[in-house]
Amino acid sequence: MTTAQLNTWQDVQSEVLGRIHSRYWKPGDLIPNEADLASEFGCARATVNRALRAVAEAGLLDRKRKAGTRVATNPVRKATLSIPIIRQEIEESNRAYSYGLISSRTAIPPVGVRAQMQLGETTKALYVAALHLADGRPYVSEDRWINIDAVPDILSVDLSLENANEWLVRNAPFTRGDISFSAIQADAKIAEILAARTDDALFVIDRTTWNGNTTITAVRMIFHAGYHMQTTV
Amino acid sequence: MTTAQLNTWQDVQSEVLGRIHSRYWKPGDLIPNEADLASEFGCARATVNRALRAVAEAGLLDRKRKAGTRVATNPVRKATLSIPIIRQEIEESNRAYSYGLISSRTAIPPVGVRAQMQLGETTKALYVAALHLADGRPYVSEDRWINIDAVPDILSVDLSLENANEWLVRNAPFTRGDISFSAIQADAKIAEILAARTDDALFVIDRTTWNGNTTITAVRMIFHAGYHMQTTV
DNA sequence: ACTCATATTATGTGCAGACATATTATTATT
DNA sequence: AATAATAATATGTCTGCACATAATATGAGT
Repeated sequence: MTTAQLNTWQDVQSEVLGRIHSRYWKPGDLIPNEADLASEFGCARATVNRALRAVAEAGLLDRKRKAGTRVATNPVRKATLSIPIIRQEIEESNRAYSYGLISSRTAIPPVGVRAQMQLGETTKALYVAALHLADGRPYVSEDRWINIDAVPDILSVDLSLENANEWLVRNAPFTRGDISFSAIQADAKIAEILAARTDDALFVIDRTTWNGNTTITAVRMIFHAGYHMQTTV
Repeated sequence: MTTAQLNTWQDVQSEVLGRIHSRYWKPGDLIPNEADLASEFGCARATVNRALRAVAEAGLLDRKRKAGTRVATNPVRKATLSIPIIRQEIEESNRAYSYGLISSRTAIPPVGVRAQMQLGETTKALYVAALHLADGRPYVSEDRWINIDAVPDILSVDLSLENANEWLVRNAPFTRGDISFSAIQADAKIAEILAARTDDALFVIDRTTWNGNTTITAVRMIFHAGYHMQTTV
């Protein structure tokens, strides 16, 4: 098989995707090596490598030194999900953002949160419960624990005025995070906060962030009934 | 500021991340250009470019030709989410996978599905309802519509033996997809299928895939109560 | 036949130089 | 002062060459 000259890595990527989608290269097949493809496409090997890397990052190719490159047999397609800043998400849909602090105190976190945040049994953290609103209507409830040792300055922030997440984004950069998506049934308390009915199904994001080995914050965000989070592959 | 010589793009990436996290470069700041950083780090400009591209892909830098590279002011952190093959997900947790066809017929899809799949008003599609089980227990219910025009061969597949998703992965590669995550409240029917209680909150993934402009399939996957989907940033 | 050592190989990357491209800054003109 | 044209600039990429590295294949020895 020979092809017209491909001049850019995007051209190579398109050709490679075409061969995968047409099943010219079947799942599990070893594809020609970079040098041979470069020869066939009339471009540099580095250009082929650049293109194949992108296709592999999308999950469609498995690459190994010496072994070569195979079409993935069970492609685990990867979607890129943006972790939004709530204000941004609301404003991008042309709604007015507002915020309300429900409560804030220092306390010893419950066992599960402590384990997740890897804090000691007697270590106090800052608990912040807040509500984000879109056009004055409840959008997402936020239950957050912040590790005071990691971010002592948070204690001098007026959290009735400023939302904790935005302050943290500006002042406590994280290097890694765990995220979990799930569904819960609204109890009476959350139903009241979100203006939902008891037992409504609510979409939940649980997130914990670290700076190196130091936990910054663990947050549970419970979205209003009917919320969808969308992305593309 | 001058730094020890950095020999690899990963070293450059680490140094750059360090400067961002330490706020040496603040959100909104224009960072030194590639050539200057290359000079400072004692490496090639291409090496700096490679590293900065990775950091930008993670959402922490905004890059523009001529304008230069800025630290993102509201970093929209990007998580990579693997769209799993259910069998794989179950087996990777050391459970036995099994599958049951609930029903299958050709029919005109409901209005919402038709719109999502961009099918004509009289176009019939293949409807497949199925259940995936882990260790004999309901794991995820799948309601699927398949565009017969895109994949006519599906009509000759025995879907009581073979799960539609796996057949499609092998035989109908997709080039793009839309995915949506949400929560629903179990009605009596789904509660029975998933051995849940009526009104339980259930995590849902809705997905539509296309090959070019041709819709392949639209599927609603409703997970067992308590399901979490996890990833990392 | 099995095990170990060595050679080979395909991907991963660094480098220098050049060119491409989108964008901003500067200069010329009115 | 405003506008248009031109120049400069920083990112984006291609190339050829070389080296690095993980992994597989081959050959030698028992």
